Amino acid sequence: MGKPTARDLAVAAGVSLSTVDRVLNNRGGVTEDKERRVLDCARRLGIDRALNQRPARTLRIAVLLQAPDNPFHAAVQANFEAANRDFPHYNLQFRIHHIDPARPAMTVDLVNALSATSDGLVVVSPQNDAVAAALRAFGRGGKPVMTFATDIRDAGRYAYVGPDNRKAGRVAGDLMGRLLGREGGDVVVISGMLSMIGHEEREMGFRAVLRERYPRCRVADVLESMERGERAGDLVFAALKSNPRIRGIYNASAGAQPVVDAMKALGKRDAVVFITHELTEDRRRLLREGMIDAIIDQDPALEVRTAVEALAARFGRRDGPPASLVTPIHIHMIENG
Amino acid sequence: MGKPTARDLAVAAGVSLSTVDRVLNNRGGVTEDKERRVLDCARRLGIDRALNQRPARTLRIAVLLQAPDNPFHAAVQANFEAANRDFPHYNLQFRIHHIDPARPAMTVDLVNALSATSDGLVVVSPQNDAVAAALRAFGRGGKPVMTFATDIRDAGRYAYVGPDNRKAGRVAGDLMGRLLGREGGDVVVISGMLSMIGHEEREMGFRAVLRERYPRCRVADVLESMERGERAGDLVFAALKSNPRIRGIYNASAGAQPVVDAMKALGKRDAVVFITHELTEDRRRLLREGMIDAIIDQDPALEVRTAVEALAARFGRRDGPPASLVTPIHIHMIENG
DNA sequence: TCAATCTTGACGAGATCTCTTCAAACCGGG
DNA sequence: CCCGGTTTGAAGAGATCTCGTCAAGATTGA
Repeated sequence: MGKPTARDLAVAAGVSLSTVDRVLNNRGGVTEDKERRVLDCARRLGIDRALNQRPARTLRIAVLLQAPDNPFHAAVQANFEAANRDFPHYNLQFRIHHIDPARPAMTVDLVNALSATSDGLVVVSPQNDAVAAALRAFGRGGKPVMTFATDIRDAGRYAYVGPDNRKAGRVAGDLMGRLLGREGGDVVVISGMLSMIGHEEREMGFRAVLRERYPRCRVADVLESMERGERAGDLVFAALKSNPRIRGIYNASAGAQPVVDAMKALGKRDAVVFITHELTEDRRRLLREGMIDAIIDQDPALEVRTAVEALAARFGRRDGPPASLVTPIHIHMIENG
Repeated sequence: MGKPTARDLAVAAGVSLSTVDRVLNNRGGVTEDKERRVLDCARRLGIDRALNQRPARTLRIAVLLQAPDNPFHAAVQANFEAANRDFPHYNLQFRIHHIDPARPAMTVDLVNALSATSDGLVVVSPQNDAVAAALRAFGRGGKPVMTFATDIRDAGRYAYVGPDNRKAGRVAGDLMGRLLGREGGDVVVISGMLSMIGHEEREMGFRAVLRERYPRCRVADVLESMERGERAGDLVFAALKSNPRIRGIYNASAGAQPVVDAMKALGKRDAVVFITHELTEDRRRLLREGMIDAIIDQDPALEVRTAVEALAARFGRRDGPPASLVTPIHIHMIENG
């Protein structure tokens, strides 16, 4: 038997030759379900033209995250913007919207406004009941809501894409325990905003490991930097000054340089173990210079790619879902920075 | 202007319509350079059929490595075998040949025999002058020789794909220094075969870091397991028994379970830091059980993929070379095993 | 050198695709 | 129910592709 022809495809999909032609040549005027049926059959029949076929309809995905003063959010934003170019075959259009995590009411308004113009949502936001309710409402029509990097409870989300933050915290905790060694010591935890589920989970994981395996280490304080690097530095400065027994700092959030500066100002850089997250360029430099002892990294590029693939799968523009929606955690130290 | 037609392509590539047709329909009877020219022009003209085009000629790549009793080599072998299925668009055929690292003469004979039937070579082998000469001869006709996981000097290789082994050793050394803490202590290094350049480099990197930054740590012994796990266990047993000051073991080679058994037999599991390579299933289990303190991993799947892409690029079956031929190094500890 | 084989181009018949036109069916809103 | 717009299918003309056949070089090996 020869290779499958357009006529075979028409029969298989139960449509006319004309419709097949319209779909295969992206000529429009075909309802979505019929188009999908034709493309599905084409893939099954092994008609390669269908593989690179760019779906006619552009799906608009709104991405909600805070302004990119935080380098992690900057990387996420850049990668989502790049995704508009990098995945032409999915024909998804990502539009960035900045939200202020401290103003949930504005986020709610934005979500409500977007439900008219967006086919899906990617959200990085702290836990908040009103926001969760707005997301549930958005998803009511069958549109996917994806939480990203930090989960949101009761949002009726389609999926969470990002690291297992509890595990990330446990990795940090274990490293802290091991690097502090036999003597142990007091540890200060700086969290971004504990209302970010991801940050809360990191902190819980961190504490859990110390409790389970490193009884000589004690979490002396858990402080919130409100995602402001300067504030993180100030908190560390104050903590180190008031409590000389502090031997470890775990900063799960913004502000690497300010923390290093605080340690240096008190002449304690070498006496304290400093562990943080996100391998950005400036942190990589600090790591190589020995100013940071370990960085727990989630790969934003991979996370965005995973999110894109998962959304494409959700919209039937990809065969199956990605292997895993939980993205890996990497340890970086001075020699593999 | 309309979309480019086969006639345009014929003009652009400077061949007849017939030849274009033969290439586009994989009908054979076209020389390689003409085929490449047609496909290149097709890509440039944006003729999508050419993208998924499987090249007509199957290129035979011989993969030379030792028998898969070592789990790393087993993983490499499995991944190369899988590559025969996973990269149909490159149409490369990988054939595995087992060599005995202790019998270079046999390797030489094999390389000479393969030069008649293979279009390229991937080699995992210890350094040896006769082998290097044979590889140089193989490459004389323009066929690529790729060293993999461990480099070979003076082999006239086209590329080395694998981790930066010196860096891998430095990562291990830094971890050892940090985990041993202030007190430091004696460390035993078990290498597979020091004639494997990669193993030599690991050992050098490991020692260099201890020398530079951890003066309290001393490399008491460098032993060769000859890639036999049992022997690694015996060496560790003997070393621990004869030198009670040993507080660290760095095994850059086969034998995780035997080493753990040796430590346990002497009641020293908790008194000694054990660092090794390769996150295989059984090592992952040992890591989770706390029997191994850290594993430095190179991802064999990624390495093989990189090798395949690099070869495809070399044969003009891919746009550019992969971003990096140096594959990353990952640290795994109990919480991110 | 000669014969066999391979490569390339030309040609043409039929298959297949592309695109336009037209009409019937469908659908939502007055 | 009617109206305007959209979706679907049918048909046909021409463009384009597919594939077999043939012949003229080119290459190779004896």
